[in-house]
Amino acid sequence: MVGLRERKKQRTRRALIESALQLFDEKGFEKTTLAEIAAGAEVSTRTFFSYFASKEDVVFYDTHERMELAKSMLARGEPGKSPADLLASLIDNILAWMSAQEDLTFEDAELRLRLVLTEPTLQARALTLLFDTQLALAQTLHETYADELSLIEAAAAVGALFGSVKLAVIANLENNRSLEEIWDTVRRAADIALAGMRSLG
Amino acid sequence: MVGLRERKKQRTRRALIESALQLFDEKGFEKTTLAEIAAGAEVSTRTFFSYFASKEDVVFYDTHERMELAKSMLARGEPGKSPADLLASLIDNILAWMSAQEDLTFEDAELRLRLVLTEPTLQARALTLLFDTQLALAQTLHETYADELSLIEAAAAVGALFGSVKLAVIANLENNRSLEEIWDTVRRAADIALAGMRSLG
DNA sequence: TGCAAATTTTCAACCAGTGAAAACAATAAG
DNA sequence: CTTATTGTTTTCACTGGTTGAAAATTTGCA
Repeated sequence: MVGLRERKKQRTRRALIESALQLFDEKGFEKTTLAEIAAGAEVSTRTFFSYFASKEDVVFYDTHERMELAKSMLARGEPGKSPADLLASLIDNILAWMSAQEDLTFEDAELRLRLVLTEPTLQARALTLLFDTQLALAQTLHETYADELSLIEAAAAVGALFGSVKLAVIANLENNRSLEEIWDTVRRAADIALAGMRSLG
Repeated sequence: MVGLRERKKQRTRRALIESALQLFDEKGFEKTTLAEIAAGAEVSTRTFFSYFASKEDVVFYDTHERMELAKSMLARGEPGKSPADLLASLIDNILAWMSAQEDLTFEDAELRLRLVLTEPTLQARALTLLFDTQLALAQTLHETYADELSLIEAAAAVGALFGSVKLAVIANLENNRSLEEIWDTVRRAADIALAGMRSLG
């Protein structure tokens, strides 16, 4: 499993990601061609598509991983915690990850945010990724609390939480805020959404 | 304003929409080419792009109109109504429109739903349209209740409401439900989201 | 009728994405 | 070390969405 083949593939993947992000940063997403990305990684254009399904997908190279983490957290659950509390701690965890910038360099995160806010195609991709993630999380939450939460209720909860946070953050992003201010916004938006669940049971 | 020119343009627009929807219905979105759509409307391929910015946009030909309606409802407000109540009646209004099928024929609505659930590109477009709509509605709501609701709170409220409804409906769509069942889901999801606002003030 | 403005067509080009066959590199077996 | 096998990359040819610009056509108006 750790043969030369695997290592080479990982290296090529990294090279493609780095080439792409650098070019996107320098010249913008639209103005960068796949040919240039591939050239930067020293592979043929065709090869790009055996690593990523589309030009947009390079930008979200680590999203699947992160989604799995979130899912496993909801799947594990925590004895004695209500669904609302579990979701609240999910938000806390996500904030902690982002502050800790574990694997992703901070520049990557900033670049990604800028690109997503700027380029319509990337915004669209981000929204569908987020949407799919929410569906998966709702399903997981429902399974974790099978007796208490119907699938619809779980979906409503997850949708309300993410919808609230997403829109509040974006609406508050015009002026360039500090990270702390953004975290505050996240928490306030999450509270508004979670209050609904708590007040209903 | 109602010269021959305008009328002709409206006719061409209609022709393009009908040609496109019919072809999408028959052969699917991906398998239909712009050349075919244009041929069906008896215009050149290039002309298509002076009516719609992309192949996807034909499917959402009336979305802007509907969004403006929703916005004006929030802008008008209703004396004595809390933001949560106003949003609740917005949902009721939307349900009423959809049941009444005012301008859009029912087949169009069904086709659109099928396409959006089926074709990834259309799903992406739908999500960004919905996202932009929400931002505009949040802004409007904030302006209507300038003293009570900060922009962030308005965004959180709108995001929670739409996020909840959207995800609950989709999560509940696997099996083919009746309209009444879907309306129920909408109302339940809306209640969960709005309870948060009400319990906070 | 004839000029000016708006609209459509034609034409050429760019780029993302796909399929298939050929070339190449890595692994395992003898 | 050579060879057969299998996985990966390259090359090539093609489709289709999208854009820009100039030419041709249509409409509005004097």
